[in-house]
Amino acid sequence: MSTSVASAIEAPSLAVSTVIFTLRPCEDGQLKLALPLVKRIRAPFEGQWALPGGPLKPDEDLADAAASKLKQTTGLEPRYLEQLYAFGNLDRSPMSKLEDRVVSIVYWALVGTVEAEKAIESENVHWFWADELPKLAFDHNLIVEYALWRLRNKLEYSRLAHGFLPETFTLAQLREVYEAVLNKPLDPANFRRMVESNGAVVATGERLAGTRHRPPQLYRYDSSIDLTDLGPLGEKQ
Amino acid sequence: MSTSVASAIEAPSLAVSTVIFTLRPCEDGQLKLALPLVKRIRAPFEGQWALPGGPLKPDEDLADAAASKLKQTTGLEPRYLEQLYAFGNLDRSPMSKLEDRVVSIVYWALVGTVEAEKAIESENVHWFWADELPKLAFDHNLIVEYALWRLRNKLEYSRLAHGFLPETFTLAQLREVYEAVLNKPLDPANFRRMVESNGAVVATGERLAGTRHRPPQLYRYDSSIDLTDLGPLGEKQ
DNA sequence: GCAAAAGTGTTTGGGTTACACCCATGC
DNA sequence: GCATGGGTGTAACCCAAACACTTTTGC
Repeated sequence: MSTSVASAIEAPSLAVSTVIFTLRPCEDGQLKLALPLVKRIRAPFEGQWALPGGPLKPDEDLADAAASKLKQTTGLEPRYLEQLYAFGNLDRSPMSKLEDRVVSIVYWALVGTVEAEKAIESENVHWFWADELPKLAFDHNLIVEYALWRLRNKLEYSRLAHGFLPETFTLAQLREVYEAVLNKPLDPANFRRMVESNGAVVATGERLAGTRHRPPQLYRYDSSIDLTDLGPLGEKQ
Repeated sequence: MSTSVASAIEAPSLAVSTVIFTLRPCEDGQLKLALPLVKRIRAPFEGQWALPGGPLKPDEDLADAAASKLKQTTGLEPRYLEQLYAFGNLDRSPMSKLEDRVVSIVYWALVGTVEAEKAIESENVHWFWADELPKLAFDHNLIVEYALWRLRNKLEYSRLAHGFLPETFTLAQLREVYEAVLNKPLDPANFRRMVESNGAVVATGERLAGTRHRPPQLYRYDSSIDLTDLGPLGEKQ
């Protein structure tokens, strides 16, 4: 049943990688999507940047593997984690010798903007703006593009924005998240109604003081319903 | 880099399975979703029904593996094929000895109703109504449920219905497909407008004769755009 | 003519967009 | 008071649902 070692070619090996998103203020103060990459220290693609990932341990669930790799490279816990896709094309690695074929199950994750300030950064771990990536190893540019596409799609019909925000927040902050992810300005009035009508968010009753304008209401996500609709797959499948 | 054989526990092995949908007329003439299952001939779950699948060959792309398994069990070619999800939880198999841990990358497929009439059926391959499945092996009930959810969702904002239909078809046939998949009646007038407005379908100019009412226009799918929107993943990733 | 489905027209209501306007605070 | 964003109101518009009605065939 298990793969015979006697066979000429070994079975494809399995890796788990993660696309990790957060929002960071850029030079002009606006929030922008950022993600951490690690520098490869061996062939193929030695010296190029790649998604954090590694082989799947035999006693580890897929999502756990993604989360622990996330923790390991950034020191952070994911606020949201979802499987993205399994990439297994034969031509993913250019040399493509059958002996080292790898199928990667890729997850994508969100980490809060506040936590992300404390993220690990080093010689081999660096955060990039999502729209200014260098040429990455393997098919990782495509993977990030796909993850971005999913994030943007899903933001519009789910409660994903929660993944970036602290416990309580103003509607302006929530709108900033949407504007940063979707990369377009939104009408504050209509945004408010959109958010209020879908019911995911509730006012705390408190207001944020210290601004030099009318103090805005603080809101909290309604914890009784989960972030997103995965259909029959509840959580963490 | 490749998995060491010396390690106490082998790496998880990789399998590809496929949920194959077609539409078949049931007793009362209405179309209903059906799918083929195969009977397991060894433990675990010996004698129970399961999704067609098998180990991934080292020189095979994931989608090719799914398609060839489809061909092998049904004798048919898929009209549509898309990756569904990678299932790899440790508790998928109840015994769950680490030595035979399997991660399954599951695809889902559509086959045309006409072709499906010629599908292979045997002692060990049987077609079931999608809403009347027995208790399946592993987590396959969940997998089918999820595939159904995706099919229903995607039908509404894509050209998936094409996967069931012959080259030319009437709007009534197209509507039948929608009604069968979504399991609810649709207003013919509004359905027509919906289809016409999205532009995926073009009139051939020919009409279907021999009905005992006004002869309906025959349509064809506009082949210039593909079935569905996978985002940055073009086709067959 | 009659039955049956094809195909068209029309009304209505809900939801989104654009934008004007008032409110409450710091300075 | 004034500037600044918070927050409310509203008219225009678009789109989808409901349903009445006309058209074209076989019998």
